[in-house]
Amino acid sequence: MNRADRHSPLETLVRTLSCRVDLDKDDRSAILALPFTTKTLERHHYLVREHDIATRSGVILSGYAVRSKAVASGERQIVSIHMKGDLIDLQNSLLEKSDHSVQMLTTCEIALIPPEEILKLASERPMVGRAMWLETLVDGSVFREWIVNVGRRDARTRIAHLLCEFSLRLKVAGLGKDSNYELPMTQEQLGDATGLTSVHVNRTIKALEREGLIERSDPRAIHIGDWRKLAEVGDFDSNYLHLRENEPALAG
Amino acid sequence: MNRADRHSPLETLVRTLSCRVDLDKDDRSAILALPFTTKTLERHHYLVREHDIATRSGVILSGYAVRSKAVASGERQIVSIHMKGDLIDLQNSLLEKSDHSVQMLTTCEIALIPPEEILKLASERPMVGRAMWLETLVDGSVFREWIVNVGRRDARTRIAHLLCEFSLRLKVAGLGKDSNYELPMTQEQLGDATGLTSVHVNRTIKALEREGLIERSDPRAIHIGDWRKLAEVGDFDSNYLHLRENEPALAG
DNA sequence: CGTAGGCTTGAAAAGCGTCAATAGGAGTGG
DNA sequence: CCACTCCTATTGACGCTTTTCAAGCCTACG
Repeated sequence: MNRADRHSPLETLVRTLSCRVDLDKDDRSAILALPFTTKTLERHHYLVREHDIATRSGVILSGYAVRSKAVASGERQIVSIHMKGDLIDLQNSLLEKSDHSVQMLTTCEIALIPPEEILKLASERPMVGRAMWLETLVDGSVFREWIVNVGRRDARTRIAHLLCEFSLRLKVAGLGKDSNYELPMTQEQLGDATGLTSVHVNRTIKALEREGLIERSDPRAIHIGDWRKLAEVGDFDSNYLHLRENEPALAG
Repeated sequence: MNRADRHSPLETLVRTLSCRVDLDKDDRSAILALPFTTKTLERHHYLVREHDIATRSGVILSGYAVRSKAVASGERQIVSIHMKGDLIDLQNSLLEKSDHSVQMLTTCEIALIPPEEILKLASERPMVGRAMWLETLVDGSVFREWIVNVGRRDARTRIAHLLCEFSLRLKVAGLGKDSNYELPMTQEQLGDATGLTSVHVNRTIKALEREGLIERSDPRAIHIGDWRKLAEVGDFDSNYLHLRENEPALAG
């Protein structure tokens, strides 16, 4: 257990929670005063598995992770992608039995916080509680968009949409430079996220590349040539991310 | 504006919120003391539309409703189905701009509550706030399962899964009798919920019927012959609904 | 170098969509 | 009570998107 200090890792959490509500100085101090432990998890490792009893909530300090669920046939579906600043596993730890797994895409540093401390904080400081509730609501909004993405869009649109979402969220998290980024997922994982096979993901990405919508110096390095055009192909409207005006604009 | 009384419509909300946390007498009174208006909305009517500024949250007192989003091609995707006791539009009204529409499947009675009163209650009575937060978390869990359903399951499994979910939720809401129920959706709406076309929904349902997994006296009247078998076909595990033990068991 | 994981590509099959036509039931107005 | 209309369910034929299976290739890493 560390104590909050000037450069606490929990500053990341403060940043995330301040995003949608105005937190006063005491609120911020209370967040920074949360007990936590920092843990590094390697690629492929799980923070929690489906059906387990989750005992820890966490904030991602660096790296990328996904939440996923398995189906009877053995395939899996990724239901969300997470990066720096995201609260993960609140869902599982507050609801007792995990309904999904949380797995690292890359090596991740995570600040683990006991769930009961989070509940306590939410009770004692209503604005912090509200911030976390809103964060959960936005989480839900992103899930809804994903249902739409896999339910009613063709492969080309799905992939373009995912690339747009990832790009914009990187920017909001302060990780993006221009429209270039390193996609931390294999094409099989992209398939798991879009409800496609890796083979079809490959063909679709190459098609997007041939159309000039994206460029790739290597398979994972995505460069978005014309953001607006890709957003149009991907039927992408950032509304569902519920970003505030003070956050980076969409155009870029 | 009515005042809370012995048989307030808001008892429905108390029932829902008591489901996952223990609320004391004062918590219950505070919920019943919320200002509200009761409104009847006809079939097909909207409580709120995508992109609108939502100003009212509601609890369904009777009837059925769906949340949906439209895609560029004009098709739509239903992202959840709601019934008595469900809180709808908290998402939209707390997040300012609506990211989805809420539409009635049947005539609905809804108790409308000003969102700011809900926020106030959540701040003043932390356990009520926690109950609503948990409700939002469960909402998210159901969305995750729907992503999996449309993303990684074939038509037969998807439909069987939806029929199981609906049946179980009816039972939990106190609306189900045995394994018979009236499905308040057209086959086109079922298609919108499962990411299929109405034509394929029709064929799939008829196939399920031929297999003896369900019986139908008329197109909407579903009778589940063998719950366990349908759940197996539908890859259905009720875990994601996060029901408490004191709620009706799955087998039936 | 040698192995493993990820990427790429081709050919064929399958599942689901599209188009189109028919039928039944509920409500409406004459 | 009948004619009419609209909405929903049903079914067939055909086509297309995506999957499946399979093979080869590249690159990182031990």
